[in-house]
Amino acid sequence: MTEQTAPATTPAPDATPRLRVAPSPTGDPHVGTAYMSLFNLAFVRQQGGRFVLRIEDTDRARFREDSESQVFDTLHWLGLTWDEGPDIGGPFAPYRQSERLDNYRPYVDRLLEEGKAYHCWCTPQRLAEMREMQQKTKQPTGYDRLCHGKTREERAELPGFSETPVVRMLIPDDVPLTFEDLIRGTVSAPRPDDQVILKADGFPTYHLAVVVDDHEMGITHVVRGEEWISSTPKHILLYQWFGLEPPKWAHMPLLRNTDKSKISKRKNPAARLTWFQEEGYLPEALVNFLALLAYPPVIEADGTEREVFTFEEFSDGFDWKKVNPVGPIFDLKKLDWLNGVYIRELDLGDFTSRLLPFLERDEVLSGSPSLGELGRLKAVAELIQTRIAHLTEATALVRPFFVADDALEIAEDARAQLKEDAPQVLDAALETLGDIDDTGTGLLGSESAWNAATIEAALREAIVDGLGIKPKFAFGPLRTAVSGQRVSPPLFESMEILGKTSTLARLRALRDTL
RNA sequence: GGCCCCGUUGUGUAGCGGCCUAGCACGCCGCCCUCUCAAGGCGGUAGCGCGGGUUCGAAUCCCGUCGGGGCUACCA
Repeated sequence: MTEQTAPATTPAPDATPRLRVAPSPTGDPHVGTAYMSLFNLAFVRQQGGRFVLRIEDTDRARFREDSESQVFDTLHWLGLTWDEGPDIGGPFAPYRQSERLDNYRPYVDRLLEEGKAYHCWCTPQRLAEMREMQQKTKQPTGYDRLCHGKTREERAELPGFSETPVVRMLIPDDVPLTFEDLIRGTVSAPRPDDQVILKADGFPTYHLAVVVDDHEMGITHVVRGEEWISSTPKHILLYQWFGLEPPKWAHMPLLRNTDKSKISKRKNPAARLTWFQEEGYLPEALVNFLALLAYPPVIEADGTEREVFTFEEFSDGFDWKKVNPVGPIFDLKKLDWLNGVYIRELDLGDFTSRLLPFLERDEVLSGSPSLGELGRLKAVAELIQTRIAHLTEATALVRPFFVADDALEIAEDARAQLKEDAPQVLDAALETLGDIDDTGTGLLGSESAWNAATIEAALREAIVDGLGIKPKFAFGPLRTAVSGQRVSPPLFESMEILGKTSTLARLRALRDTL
């Protein structure tokens, strides 16, 4: 980097849009980061622009070591990928602010020289007291400019002096307070305070860093949360001071907790991006859901609305004007439904393999299941695909198929459901199923008589017709015996998958406890 | 406190002066299907915060009011 600030460049009107998302690595990646990335990316892909990931790690106090890689992982998981970033580099590297420290100094020095910024030696304590006093006397809060115009020596005479100064902007009286927003039109913002732009530790604050980096990285559109509206005049002023053309602004509404406050990890587990992975959500469902927040569904040619759509469809019709400035409440109900929709749309093989990590986590299967286990799993998966809304729900449904017959636990509520005719029912089932030949004539016994249709026919004849018990009650004890649960995948198919030996063993086992 | 943003059913949205006795989706409720649970089919519930204007006519425009939110840091 050269010692002079970059020249004032006005991007050509048709310049390729360059957008960025700039999370700070201060903990678990935030759902808001994904939300912003999605809208950034929708516009970028539509316009044929570039999407940049920049890590804003200027807050050393809240910095978390593993946070950055989690940002990479979660955004990759969602398919919200960037064209330039700290992990893949790019023409404007580095993409971590902590590695760009030298870039900011010349800008600060220039403002200092031109009298647009000044040193401030006030201690945090003095600042806090000043603020408290202003609050008490109901004055607008803001720095009182005690240090402005003073030399270090002059200031040192006064109380609340700190050895290491910060640098503050000297906000002029005529600072522009309105700007054009892609989503909101003309927006006015509060008059800024004499904002600190360089901290005592030598790091720039967000306000300086974001302007310098956005400029140096050629960012054309700044898309960020609504909470930044009040800071925008400072940023515009900085652009002006540096003789630069400001980018276009788009302030997105804030995602909310149920109580309407800004979504927070404290009040809402869903504020953590990793939570969605843990809970068994599909990334495509989350992306679709996010695209529906503060944004209308896709409109078909015939005018009807469609809420299930791909990123490409979202991107194709994307328009900032369609963003609703009202902050939507982050309500998981629709996401749960969408997740089910996407689960059902998966082809069986894909669905099965997405189940694997959860089944391993819950110790239903080992990390390296055998071919036989995978085959059985696929058969079970087909039965449960319409029955779960979260991948995590598979565990309870699948487990009975992978435990030894003598290790199957009968759930309390399932046992409690058994009526006094249960022994009779079990005996009849044992007898009639025992007569079915399970010798396979086809590949892997695929043409055996032991199949769902035959099993069902036999059981209906023996129990429903034979004993005169209604189907609903006839099959309850069998379900309990085979799965140990009140709720299970379809019974006859389950028996087929389990095989004759296991099925009879389980029926026998329950019968023996009655 | 000050400044700023926002206000359509429980939630997400459509609506941009007459097509609105306000549409759609999720949720919720009921019915059908049914070996449990789902899925699926059918039907139902519920809303323009309030008050003034403007206008022949307002969910749509204006003002006020109330309500919610954000910012007000050497955090982003």
